[in-house]
Amino acid sequence: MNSDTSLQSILTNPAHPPEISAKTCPLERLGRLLRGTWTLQVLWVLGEGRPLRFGDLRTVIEGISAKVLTERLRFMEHTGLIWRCHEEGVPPKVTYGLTEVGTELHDGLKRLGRITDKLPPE
Amino acid sequence: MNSDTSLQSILTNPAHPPEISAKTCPLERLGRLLRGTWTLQVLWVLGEGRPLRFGDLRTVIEGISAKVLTERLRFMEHTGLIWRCHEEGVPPKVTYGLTEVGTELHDGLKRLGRITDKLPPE
DNA sequence: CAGGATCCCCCCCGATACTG
DNA sequence: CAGTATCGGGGGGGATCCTG
Repeated sequence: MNSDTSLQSILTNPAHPPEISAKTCPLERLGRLLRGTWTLQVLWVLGEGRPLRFGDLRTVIEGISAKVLTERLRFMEHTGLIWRCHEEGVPPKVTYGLTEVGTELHDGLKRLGRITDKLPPE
Repeated sequence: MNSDTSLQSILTNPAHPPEISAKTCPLERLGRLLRGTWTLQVLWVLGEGRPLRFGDLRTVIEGISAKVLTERLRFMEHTGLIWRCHEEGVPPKVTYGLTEVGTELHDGLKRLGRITDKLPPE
């Protein structure tokens, strides 16, 4: 326990050139991965439940439009968070689910989400 | 290991009404908390380093404008992720740092950020 | 059923200029 | 130094209509 690490010392100590850089920030990619209003909710419902069809996702994620859902699904498939299973036939049947990485991300974020419980209500 | 949990079984089993809901999705608030292009980078530099002054943040987070930085800082202060320390005087001196919750979030996200290493390069 | 196409809007952000 | 004010652009999103 060094008193030099105290808040007052840190704030008043002039010898603190900021050596850290945001250039190698690993959170930047994570941010782009999760960009979009609905991405986290897609990750959530697929992670909590099971693989779902397009229509089910529309139902479960209340308020999302078909266009945006398609966009998000395409993007998340592209980045490797989800897979897409297309069964030919009439009517068509398309199912989406989390990849291994997607599942990891869901689990991690779920744990992280509990942190917000410590914050005052909005 | 039950074969009923296999992918084929899940996908072809019709008895799967989606009972999960996105209504209680705890990731929604997390998403709003981290919304904005620069929020994660602010969290990153403050979490990796030490409390920084406004000008230092502008320098370290390359490319951010004063306006957006101010917006993000105000918002993150409002949500309780960072604190703001204003020292009167000429020139003025304003320092920002992570709160306890902000630090927790940074640490969690940092661990989570490593998951993206498993994804193919963009 | 699972989308594609189109139009519009709003919010986030960038740039510039100015101030206590 | 640490912001504020203002203008303008772009992309994500909503609503509606259409299709394989």
